Formats: sequence, C-alpha cells, structure tokens
Amino acid sequence: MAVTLRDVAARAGVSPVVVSRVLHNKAQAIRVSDATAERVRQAAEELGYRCNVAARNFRAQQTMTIGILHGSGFARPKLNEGSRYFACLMDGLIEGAFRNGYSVTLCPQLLSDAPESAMGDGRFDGLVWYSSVSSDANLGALARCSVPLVLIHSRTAQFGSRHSAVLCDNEQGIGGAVEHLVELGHRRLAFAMDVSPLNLESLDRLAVFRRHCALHGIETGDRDVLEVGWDRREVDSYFRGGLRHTALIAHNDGLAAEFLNRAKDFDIDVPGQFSIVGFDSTSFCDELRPTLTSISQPLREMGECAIDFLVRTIQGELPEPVEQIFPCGLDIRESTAIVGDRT
Amino acid sequence: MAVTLRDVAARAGVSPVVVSRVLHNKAQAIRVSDATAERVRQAAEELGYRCNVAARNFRAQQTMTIGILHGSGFARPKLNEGSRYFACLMDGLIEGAFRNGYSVTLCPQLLSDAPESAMGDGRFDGLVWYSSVSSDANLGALARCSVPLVLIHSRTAQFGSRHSAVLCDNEQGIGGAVEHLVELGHRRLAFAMDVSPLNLESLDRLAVFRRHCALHGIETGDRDVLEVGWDRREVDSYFRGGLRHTALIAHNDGLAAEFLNRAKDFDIDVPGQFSIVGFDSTSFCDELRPTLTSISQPLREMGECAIDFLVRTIQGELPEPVEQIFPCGLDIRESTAIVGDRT
DNA sequence: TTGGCTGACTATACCGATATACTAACCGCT
DNA sequence: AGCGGTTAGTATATCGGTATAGTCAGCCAA
Repeated sequence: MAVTLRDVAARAGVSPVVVSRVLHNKAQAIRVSDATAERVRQAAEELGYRCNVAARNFRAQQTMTIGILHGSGFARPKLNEGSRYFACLMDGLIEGAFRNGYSVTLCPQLLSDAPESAMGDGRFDGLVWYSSVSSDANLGALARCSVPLVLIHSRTAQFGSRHSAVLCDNEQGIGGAVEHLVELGHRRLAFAMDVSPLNLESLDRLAVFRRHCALHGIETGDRDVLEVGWDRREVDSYFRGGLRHTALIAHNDGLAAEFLNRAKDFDIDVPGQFSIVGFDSTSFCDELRPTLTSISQPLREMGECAIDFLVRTIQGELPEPVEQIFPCGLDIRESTAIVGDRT
Repeated sequence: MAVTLRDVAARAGVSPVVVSRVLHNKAQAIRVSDATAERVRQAAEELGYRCNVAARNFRAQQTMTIGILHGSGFARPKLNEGSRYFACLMDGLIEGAFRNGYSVTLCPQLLSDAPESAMGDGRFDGLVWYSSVSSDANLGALARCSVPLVLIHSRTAQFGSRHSAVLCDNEQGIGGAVEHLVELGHRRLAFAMDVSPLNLESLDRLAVFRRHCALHGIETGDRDVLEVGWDRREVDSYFRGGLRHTALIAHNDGLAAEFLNRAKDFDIDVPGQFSIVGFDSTSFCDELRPTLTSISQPLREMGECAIDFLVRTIQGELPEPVEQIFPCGLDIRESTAIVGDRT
C-alpha cells in the first residue's frame, strides 16, 4: 500500500492535519513551528510519501482535469489534415492546461456516449468542445452541460448558448485570400469543402468567400462550390470535367493537397494554370511541391486561449461568456501565381 | 449542487446502499425487489441523478485513467511526421482504453516534472511510455514507477526493467526494404535518421540495416549513415555533395519526405536516379509526388495492444512482463524503381 | 486571580459511493 | 416451538486528504 499522510504523521509524531499543512497548504503552513515542519518534511522524505492527488481532488470537489471533446479519431483515413490541425491545437491545449495545473483527457465523441457522460459525471472540471455543433443532439448536449465549456471554431451564441468561444477571423482569412487571387488576375474562383452539412465553420467560410467574390464583381454559383466526400472521388471528377476555374480556395490543407496532387496527375500546371490556396498553413504546406499557399491561423494560441477562458470560468473569474477572434494570415508559397503564368 | 445517491435514496424511501446496488452494481442488484428497484430508478430519473465517477473511483482506489507519457508536443516544428505517427498510435490507444472503460490523459514529458509525478501520485492506474528511454534519468524513472507501465517501441528488458513492451519487427521491416532495393539492382544504399543518440529504436534499425546490407555483400561505412538534425540542413548538404548512393532508407516518413522534396529541388529524379523508402507508411505517403514507398507498421493495433497489456497487468491477469512484436510490411509506391531507370 | 489573547497543535466531520456486517421478517421443516 | 435458510433491506466504516472548530499551554494586563 502507498504511504499516506497518516503514516507520515505517525512517524513525525503529529496529527495528519499538520502534515497536510506543511506539505501541501502553503497558506496555513505558517501555523506550524519551524521545528515541527522540519520533522514532518523529513518523515515524508524518509517514507517516500507522495500526495494522493485523487483523494485531494475528491475532497476539494474538483478533478483538475479538462476534457477535450473532439469529433473523431486523430488519424482519419484520407483525412490526415485532421491530425495535423488537431496536433497544433492540442499542443496549445496541453501547454495551457499544464501551466494552470490541469491535465487533459481526450474524449472522442464517436466512442460510446462520451459527450453526454463527460458532461455530468464529475470527471471533468471543464470541457473544450472542438467539433461541429449544429446537430440537434449536439445542441441539446451543449445546453444541458453542467460544467463550464469553451467552444473552438463554433459560435453558438446564435442558438442561445451560454459558452465562451475561440474563433479565427474567417472574414480576414478568406477575404485576404480572395484579394490575393484577384490581385494575381484571377476571376474564376472555386471554393472546396468537405461534405459535412453540420459544420458551421465551413458554411461560414463559404459565405465569406461568396461575399468577397461579390465585392470584386465575381459571380459565384453552385458550380463554383466543390463539395468533396470522404474518399475524395469528387476531386478526380472535377478535373476530368475540364478546368472551369483558374484558382481554388480549400477550407483545409489536406483538401488543398488533394487538388494539388490530382492536378499534377492530370497534367495541369500548378500554379501556371491553376492556383490553389489551403487553410491552416500547417508545416505540411512546405512538404508539398509546389509548396502550398495557405491561410494561417494561430492554432496553438487558440488552444491556449480556450484553456485560459475555461480555467477562468471554472474559477469564477469570467461570469459572462466571452468570444475571442484570432486574426488569420496568408502564407504565400508557390501554389499561387499570376493567372496563366506558365513557369 | 449535484444530485447524489443520498438524494435519490431519500426520494425513493430507501437507504443509499440500495440505490447503489440498483443503479451501479449489477451483481448485487438481485438482492433488491423489483418494485423497490423500479422506485429507485424512477427517483433517479426524476432527479436527473448522475453517478459521481470521481467518488466511485476514489472509493475503489482506482482512477480508470491511463497516462500517456510522450516525448514532446504533438506538432513539432519541421517534425511533422511526429504528429502523424503519434496520431495513428493515439487512435489505437484511445480506442483500446475506451473499450476497457478507461480514459486517457496526455503527459508531455517536457512539461515540468510530468513523468516523475505521474508515476506515483495516484492519478493513473497505469502508464504507456512512448519515448526514447536510454537516458539515465528515464531509466531511473522507469525503475521507480509504482504503477503498471507498458513501453512502446522500447525494449528495456536489457536494463533489467520489468515492463511489458510493444514493438515492431525492424528485422522484417528494414530487412524487407533492403531486399526490395537489392532486387531492383541497388548496391549503394544509405540510411537516414534523426540525430538523437538516445533513441534505441533508431539504433536498432540502423544495426538491422547494416546487417542486411552485409548479407547481400554490400559494405556500409559511416558515410552511408546520414544523421539529420532538427533543421534538416544536412539533407541539403548531402545532395550538394553529389549523389553518392542510388537508394536511401529513412527511419521515418517525414525524413524521407524531406529527402524526396530536396532531391526534386536539386533536379535529381526520384526514383530514376534515387530511390527512397520511408518508415511508418502513414497516409502522408500518398500525398507526396512521387508517392513514397514505405515500411508499414500497424500503429493502431500496436496502440490497442499496449492498452491491452496494461489493462491486463492492472487487473492482475498478467503477472509476468510480456513482449509483442508486430510484423512490418512494405508498401511499395512510386519512389522506388530499378536503378538508373529514368522514367 | 482572572480574563483575554496568541501560537501551536488536535479532533472531528466530510466529500460520495460502496464493501461489509448486521437485522428483521418470513418460510419450510422437523 | 425451535432451527436453519433465504430475502430484502439497513447501519456503519472506509478510501485519503482537508476545512472547521476546538483544545491547551503560556503570557500579559488589569
């Protein structure tokens, strides 16, 4: 059996409370004489005492654990960009959590009834929700959630939800990319997204795309929006149908990479005949040839910010939900060029 | 405050123990009459009772949580393959853990004293160690660990360690790749690895590479082993120095990708002049052009196996440490071809 | 001498679920 | 009636810290 406070107390010849004060409770340690404190510390050292964190947290009615509700597995087949995106975000989440003394548990929503059970079973002090949110089931879960929750990439204020949110500035990101392409002379633009009608972020990006095209006098219809399924078959058929556009913005890097590679297979010159812009600007962009121009978002910082909001909410310092929108950048690499500029 | 067992008990007019039996303890539920059980269930339903998992686990002296000790952040700059590799592994770990009713917490070793504290503070029922292990500090930590621990990709039996391990068959993987290259007529082979003297896995793969080269009468010296640092500068200088080999095996896909892309930048034809084999065969390989031939290992299964070993150890079903070696495959793609075969 | 005060420590209860031991009622059987 | 056995419950202690209240000696001032 493990060494407990009581064991240390017995060896030091004091009561458990004193040991607790000396070893854990900095604030109350002043109420113990130096000599006793030293005896306690020595006894603890000799016995190799380690605080049972589970017991402490239970008493304090907290878990010091944050749950990350994410959509699915990390490494989705053919959706590798999910892992890249998630990796950057996770780095921020973990870093932020550890800095605040919290640890992080992953809750894949697809596994059993993870979200429902995570939200009220006392396992978490708070939750970060990174997933699409517009299904009724999801919204219901969000509404019933009994612990603080912060959303990443999902604004649910419109549904009457009372959770804080961390977002990126699609307006600036997509808008900047459209501007960049227009400056290069492009007038026939397409927008590519995964088929997932419930992903509000995609829909928002699409809306911004359309608006900015309109601003530059470019009309966009249904044929300019390319919805691509799991198996990416649609990318093939798009190119097979003949090149209808001179440039494309994809709503993530993985999708952009698919277009980039398939274009090459169809002997379409990128960027000579066809410019491509991705979204996320993960380091993956540099591993493609041509390297991929991509809209960047500060994923790591966003993750840290989400944790920050969450911790402050848990500690009662954030009575009202807040929203933080992070700026996007545009990392111009080789996959965008002046229209018709065969290199 | 949350609804507790006592609240339900009061409403149903029974003692808390009965409620516990009805709602949680399947085995003892038979000791309760149907009518009472129904009353209890209804009271729980009406009050919206949710079991406090933390309390239950504390009582049972368990946490139902597994800690994953991993080397560093997910998204290491310029080491993106780390995230891909880790993503596949994590999928297996999470899946396996959830299937067994455990949740998974990430413990980046670089953050504070994570490994030391994780090993004895009662937060975890068991640990999975995925990291290089040959530093003294690491070995010391492993030896002192007070909960069951399973190693991935590290065999520490040689250090007198008493932990189970999950490995991949480097012999078969590297050996098969060498064979493949020799069959294609290659006689001048190189092996590329990250600079990390403590990574036993790398050293093992290198040793296997050398042995299999020797088997085919190919001599290998220091100049045939390319050690590449964080910033990958060495890849550049390798090509700048003129092509000394006709084929290269890299100890992971990310490194292979770097060689593949830099070769292109130096106008070296892959695979015409230079064949490249990666390791891991993540879906990333299909996103490169040419697509990357790579040694595959069943990362997901390995993750699940590690959890399986761990859970069985925790439950006392695995008194002795075991070792499972998973077979490697070779996914032949476009980056390897007959020597000098300009396409 | 008494009361008040401080410093250093102890005693007790508690967080919420559950293992364990115990009780009370009832049945059947000799 | 008395005994053993079963059924359906209750009472209590416990996991390991820690909040809270309480104790008690020593000292000083009135």
